[in-house]
Amino acid sequence: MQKMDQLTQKLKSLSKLSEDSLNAIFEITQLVTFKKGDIVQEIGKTCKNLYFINQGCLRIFYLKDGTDITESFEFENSFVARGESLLTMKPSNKGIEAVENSEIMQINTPKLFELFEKNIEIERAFHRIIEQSYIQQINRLESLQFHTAEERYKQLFEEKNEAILRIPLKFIASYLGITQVSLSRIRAQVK
Amino acid sequence: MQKMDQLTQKLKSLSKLSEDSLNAIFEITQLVTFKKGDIVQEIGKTCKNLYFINQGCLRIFYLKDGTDITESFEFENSFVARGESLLTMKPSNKGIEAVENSEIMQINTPKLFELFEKNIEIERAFHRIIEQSYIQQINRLESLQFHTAEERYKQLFEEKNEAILRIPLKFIASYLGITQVSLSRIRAQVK
DNA sequence: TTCATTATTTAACAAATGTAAAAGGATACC
DNA sequence: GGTATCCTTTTACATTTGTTAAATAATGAA
Repeated sequence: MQKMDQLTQKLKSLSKLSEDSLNAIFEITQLVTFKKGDIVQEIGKTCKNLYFINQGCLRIFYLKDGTDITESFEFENSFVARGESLLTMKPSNKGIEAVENSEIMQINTPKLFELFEKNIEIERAFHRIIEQSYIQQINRLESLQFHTAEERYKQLFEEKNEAILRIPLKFIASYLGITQVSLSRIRAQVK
Repeated sequence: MQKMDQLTQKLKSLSKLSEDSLNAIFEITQLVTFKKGDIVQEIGKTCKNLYFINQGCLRIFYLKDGTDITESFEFENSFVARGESLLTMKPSNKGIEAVENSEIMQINTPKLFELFEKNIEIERAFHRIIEQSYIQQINRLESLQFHTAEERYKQLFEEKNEAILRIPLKFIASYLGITQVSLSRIRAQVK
């Protein structure tokens, strides 16, 4: 199926996978679409899906004292999951929202974990995804721990320029760990 | 060997491991000791060891504009590595220092990765370690992204109380993402 | 012990960020 | 097209955090 192409490419780039392995993965994968603003996964539910974005944009968010905080966002050809819930099987205090109309490959993770038992190729491919998320997380932490808000904004501008164009600034602000007002000031200065 | 006991317990708690697997791991593991202040791994080198702390305390640090920043620290029965370097095989801009006199199990990771190829039990056990570090990292990020410095200090006080007793406050300050002066003020308030 | 060094706190002032409210802009829906 | 809603910027003021320097406390070595 054509809709599988992007995911196939991505998986093959991570690890060697036979046709059988790929088919096994596709059997537990479903194409789903969301409209801008739709909730993909609600806060409080345990994460039982791994998402791959064919087209569009997803963000992970949570509420802190009633305020909406964007933890992360991803675009085309990226995986999205609330890793801490997926791996611990515990409910997540975070949710997932479609920031744009999106076309998503939804992989059933309980079934995926079953595949791991009998197919090491698949297990290795998905461990690569975890490893890459882990590395991403380490770099994000370094950025938050010791760069100023302005430095973080500039870094985002360089590394993920499309983010600033495609995502409402209110989401960007909380992603950077600052208020929207503060982000506005930084943007005014940078100009 | 007695010195292996702690590591054995830890590994068994993560995943099922046969005696053969444990022996294979111990063959590539070395007991090393460091004195307080010793550099375990220098900044700029590629990380080729995974450390397990039998006794003592290690911290990962880096330099930002000449200032020493503590990225993380760990105590007994924990693993320590510069994950981003270990997994990408690229040099790390971080170093590892012994905060106390420490007794460390040093696992050779190139050899460990070779073991993965022939022994899935070992591969799974160490994947658990990565997964746990990943989860830890997600929680740390949440803490840095949307808690105030005071909240972060209190959280550390509750969750890792020994840290504040065993580690110089200057290390704690940069770990929390603030200056030492700021930490002093928070401590004075909390009292 | 004594002295030098290092760690921690305090003070005063500067800079950055937060809060609340208002004013424009942009967007979506009827 | 017009209206309501949401997004973004701006302003004024409060609070937090950073910077620099000095004072005090704790530590380690001779």
